[in-house]
Amino acid sequence: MFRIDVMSRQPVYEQIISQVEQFVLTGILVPGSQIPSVRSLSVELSINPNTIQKAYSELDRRGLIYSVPGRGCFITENAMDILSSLKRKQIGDLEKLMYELVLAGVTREEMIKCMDNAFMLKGDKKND
Amino acid sequence: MFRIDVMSRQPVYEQIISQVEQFVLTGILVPGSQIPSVRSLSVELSINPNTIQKAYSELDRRGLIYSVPGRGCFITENAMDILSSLKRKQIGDLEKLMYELVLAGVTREEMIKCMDNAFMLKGDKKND
DNA sequence: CAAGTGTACTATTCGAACTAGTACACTTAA
DNA sequence: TTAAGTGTACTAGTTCGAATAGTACACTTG
Repeated sequence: MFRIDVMSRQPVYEQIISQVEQFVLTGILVPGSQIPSVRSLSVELSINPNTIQKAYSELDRRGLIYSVPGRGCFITENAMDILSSLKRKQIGDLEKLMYELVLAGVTREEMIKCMDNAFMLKGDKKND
Repeated sequence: MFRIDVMSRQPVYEQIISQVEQFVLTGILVPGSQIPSVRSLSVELSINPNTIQKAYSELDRRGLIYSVPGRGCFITENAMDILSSLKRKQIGDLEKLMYELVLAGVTREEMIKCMDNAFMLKGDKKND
């Protein structure tokens, strides 16, 4: 389920957070879904349990999961809504990246193509 | 000329590299332009000379600047070309970011608006 | 010659990320 | 009840990259 790159500049615990978020956004994890236990995931990924816990604590703090001592961790009801509003704030990043690519000579057509691909990946109609 | 954020996760030397690259892409620095000396920039930014040198060494390695001992550092002839081809490889990043924003509910129209802004910033015509 | 330039090198500090180990309270199922 | 599995909390230590500190050398310009 999870894929971790220990060589990445992005800390492992942030990679875990990102992937849980991605699973929620793509519908793989829905409200009530149980995510792997701290210990089992630490074994599966060969990573220290504390690192997993750090990720889970942060996900809890953000309201994306809730923990039940003795049972496990589960996706909250409004995880999707929280993520959607957070992600929207990255529109500024999009514009910045686009600007840099424009300077490098990337054309409008190429960007449109990217956009079409992005919408295709979601399996969306042309009219969103 | 340079603006450094010591609190940023991005290392200072990488920030300097990025900004030189940006100056080249925007035409502020052209082939033959002299960039600040290691020592003067270290004073201006209140940063250790070694950090500046690390950035300059990397820029040299990438073929964006050339160093003349005793004289200074200058932008190479093909700096722009090198950067353009490098930047083009970030189109994959663009698509990834777009995909994430699509999942978050950002519409095609919003992305088009971003794109228009990016082209506007460069002062470009609609037909690139 | 003096001042300014790039370059090279070693040693050190610093902080984030991560590891290691232990302990406690809770829930579930045999 | 008991054992196994769960989350949680805590301290200590390690590791590594980034950055600092300081020195030294060779070069160019005026």
